[in-house]
This record gives sequence, structure tokens and C-alpha cells, in this order.
Amino acid sequence: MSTPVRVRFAPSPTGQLHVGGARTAIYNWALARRTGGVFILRIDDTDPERSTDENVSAILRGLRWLGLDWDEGPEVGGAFGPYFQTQRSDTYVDGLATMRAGGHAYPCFCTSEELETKRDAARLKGGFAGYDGTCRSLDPETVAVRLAAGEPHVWRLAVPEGRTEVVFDDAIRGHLSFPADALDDFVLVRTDGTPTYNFATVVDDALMEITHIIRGDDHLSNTPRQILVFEALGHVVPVFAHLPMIWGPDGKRLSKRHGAASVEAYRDEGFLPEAVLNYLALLGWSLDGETTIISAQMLCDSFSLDRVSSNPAILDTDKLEWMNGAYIRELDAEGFVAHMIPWLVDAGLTTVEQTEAQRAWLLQLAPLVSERIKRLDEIVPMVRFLFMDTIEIDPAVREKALTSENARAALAGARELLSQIPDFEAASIEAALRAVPEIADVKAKVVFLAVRVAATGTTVSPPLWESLELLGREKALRRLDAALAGGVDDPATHP
RNA sequence: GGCCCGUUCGUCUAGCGGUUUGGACACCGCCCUCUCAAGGCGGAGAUCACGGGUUCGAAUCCCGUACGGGCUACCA
Repeated sequence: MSTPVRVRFAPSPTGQLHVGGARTAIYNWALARRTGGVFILRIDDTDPERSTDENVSAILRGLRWLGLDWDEGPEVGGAFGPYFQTQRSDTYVDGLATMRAGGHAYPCFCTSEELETKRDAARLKGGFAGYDGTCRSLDPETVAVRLAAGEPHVWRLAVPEGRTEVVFDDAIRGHLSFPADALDDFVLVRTDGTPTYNFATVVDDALMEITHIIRGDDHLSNTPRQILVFEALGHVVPVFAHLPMIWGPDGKRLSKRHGAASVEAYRDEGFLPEAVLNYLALLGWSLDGETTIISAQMLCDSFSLDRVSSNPAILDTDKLEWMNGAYIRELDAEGFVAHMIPWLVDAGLTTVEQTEAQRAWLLQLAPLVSERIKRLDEIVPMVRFLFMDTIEIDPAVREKALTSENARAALAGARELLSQIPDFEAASIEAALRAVPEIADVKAKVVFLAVRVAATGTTVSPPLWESLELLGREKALRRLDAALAGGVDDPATHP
């Protein structure tokens, strides 16, 4: 019987949930779900300068949007709370007491200025530039006096004497070894009494009984330091798994410049959460090297750390969009309409509440659109023509498609036949338009292009027959008339 | 400077001593077709960063170099 997995995602609310953090969360969540373990969300807000409540809510929203749920943490509680580090001050006081009792921490009275000059000097000479241990060798009486006098001080970790190296087995990168002499007595508690990240995170991970720490690569060098704290606390060292970074398309740090950097920005650009989850999950992890579409359920059934890649990945927006398109196409009409309505409402094309007829009409429209978009934000430009009273036609397009004699003959013929068909449904419309070339003596291509431009305003649109049907006979004929009237001055060709 | 990590088609990856290095996106061509998509078929694209080893045999193991990245804060 092995101990149940307890993993955590511990973001600092210094910004929104970005894709790198989202992927870390996904992997933690997936491992918990896979193993029947517990997924914990903890807010590491020890940096008062940059942490905000808005960022906290944005992160929670982003996680929920992706479909992640946590078993312990903000909004859900849990036996190991509170789950905000700013609410756990006592915990760190206790943690420091434990460290002191074991002789693993000591006060340091060096000022920032002193440290800075020493550090600069050390780096100039080359080699190790960490804390030189000045205050470590202070005799106990002196320390007691200075402490009693209330002299400002921080608390530092006392790296064990004689420790030569810190080794651990990373679940992703394998056996790792760090020489201990490159580890300095880093600060655990600041002058103001607040804990530093490297201390707070270990105290909490220990207390929350975290078994696996899955986090970004940027923490790899912190790990030996943190292991020393786990040991000093007398706690078993969890398994570590360090994820490689995610880079922007130019190989640089991911930022707004590359389009969306935050998960919610992807939502706003019309990405489906399932697609973003799928894409991110596969950015650094693979099921078998073949599978590209994988559901959340499959992820939870098959995720394992040993299939996580150890090399950094570049975010490929093209592939994400392709994947999003694949998910959109999988939606049935009902599902797509549900996604479509908010975008239509935002554009002022329809209302939140639909009549029975409007709903039926949207259900008919859905498959025409869902098959040809990669993102939801393409919906409005594609269907706007159906909602407008009149449409604008680009002069160049008009010139190309509507003004030639052939085009006018085609439009006239189409108008004639379309006004005669008994019903105004796609099949009849198609039959009518296919008959136009012969009676008007023009090429089929000319007919279809002219009617398309006249009815939709563009050369590219959803399928013509269906578009005309959705437009309705009255509106469709009006547009053909408008095209005929707007083309040339001579109205002789009017029916 | 020191310590650490990484390097397979443009991109994401499969590979874990013996395969013609497989798949996906993007790209190109053909088919389908009322435009655009979608779909189908096919193509091009990787001297597995480089140089040494180990081995009968290396993309796979070891060492070095180059390049990229991280840490080296009283940030996280």
C-alpha cells in the first residue's frame, strides 16, 4: 500500500494564469486524477508587492475554464488550510522555531549594502558568490545581545557542515547531483519577519504532505536548497518533477507580443477549453507519439510523469488553431449554437433569448459555419451578411463579379428563376441556379460568383444554396435587385 | 564568473543498443467541389547540434565542445 499522491499547483498571483502555469496545473491535476490522489491549489502570495486579489480570481477562473477542479484550496477548503500563504504566518513562525531548535537556522545582521559589495567582490574574483557565512560564526552571547537589542536581522539556513552534495532523482530528468559548496546559507525569513519563497513553500509542502512537486524548470536550481530545508524540518523529501519551459514562436519568453499569453486571452480569441487543454497537455507530454486528439478523460486515465519530455517547447499557434478547429467540428449543432450565441449577442446580431423559429434557423446555420472556422471569433464575420438589412460590397469585388454584361445577365436570370421556385429551400435553389447558365448563356462560374457576391457581399462565403435559403426569398431577391441596380447606369436589363 | 539543465524534419513529438528515424501541425501537388473550408490520396522536409570514445553494432551509453536556457535576491 503506497501513500496516496498529494500534488499541488502553487501559483503566485502576480499575473494571470499563463500557458506555462496552466500546463503545470494540468499535469499536477492529471497525475492526481490518474492515481486517485489529491490535487491541491495553494496561492503563494508571499510577494506583497505584486500579488493582487484580481489575479487570484483570474487564476481560479482560468483553471475552472480549462475544466480543472481541485480537491483542496480556495473556494473548496480542506483539512490542510488555509491555502493562502499570507494567511499562514504562524506556520512559518513555527517552521523557523523548528529550524532553530535543530540548529539549522541562525540570525544574520549583515545589511543589504554589505552583502552587495561582498557579492560583487566575490564575483569579480570568480567562482562562488553566495553568502560568506559571516554571521554564522558569531558567538552565542553576541548573538543573544544583538537580538535582545532588537537589531534588524534575517534568518538564514545553516547548510550542514561537511555536506558535500545534494542528490535527488527527478521524475523527468533522472538522477541529479549538486555540489553543496555552491549552496549558500540563503535567507529563510526576512527582516520584517515574513518568509521567503524557498522557505514558505517547503514549510507548506511539508505540512500539506505533498508527495510530488511538479513545477517549472526555473525552480530546478532551487531544489537542492529546498531539500536541505525539508531535511532540516525532519520531513521526508517529496518526489520532484521539473517541467521544461514553454517559449514563444520566436524562441523567446512567452509574452503578449506572441498573441495570447494568458489562458483567458485564448478564451477571448475563440478557443475552446478542451482544445487548449489538449494542446497544452501534449506540449511536453505524449501518450504514444501518434495520438493528437486526447480528451480530459483520456488524459486522466493515462498521464504519467515518465512520458514528460525534458526539452523546452515552442508554442505553435497554427497547431493550436488546427486542434481548436477539430474540436469545433466535433460539436453537434446544439453544441455549436451554444458557443455561437454569445458571439452573435456581443456583435449585436441577435438576442440572448431565442424564439423557436430563430433557434431552428441557428441550428440550420451551425454546421455551415462550424466546418469552416478554426476559432469562434470567425463566426461573426462569416455570418454577418445574413443579419444585415443591406450589405456593403467592395468596389473591386463589385467590378470583378457584378458589372460585366455576363454577370448582369446571370443575375437577371437568377432573379427570374429564384422568384419562380415554389419553395425557397437549398435543393430548389441549387436546381434553379444550375439552370441559369443555359437560359442566360453564361458560364456557371459567372452565375455562382455573381449571385454569391450579390447575396453575401464577398467572394468567399458559406455554401450558396444554403446561404440563400437562410437569407429567405424576400431578402435574397432584394439583394439581387440591388446588385442589378447598383452595377451600371442603364437599367435596361432589369426584369 | 560559478553551479545546473537542455539539443531528432520549420514546430510539437515517437524512439529508451540492431526500425528504410514513425506520427501530427505547417508547406506543396492531386482528387472532391457553387467560393472557402472540411475530407481523401500523395510529396517534399531530420548527415538525430558538433567532436571523440565504449560496442560486432549508437539518435539511444560515456566524455568534451558549441549553442540555448535556468539559478546564483530580504522575487517567485
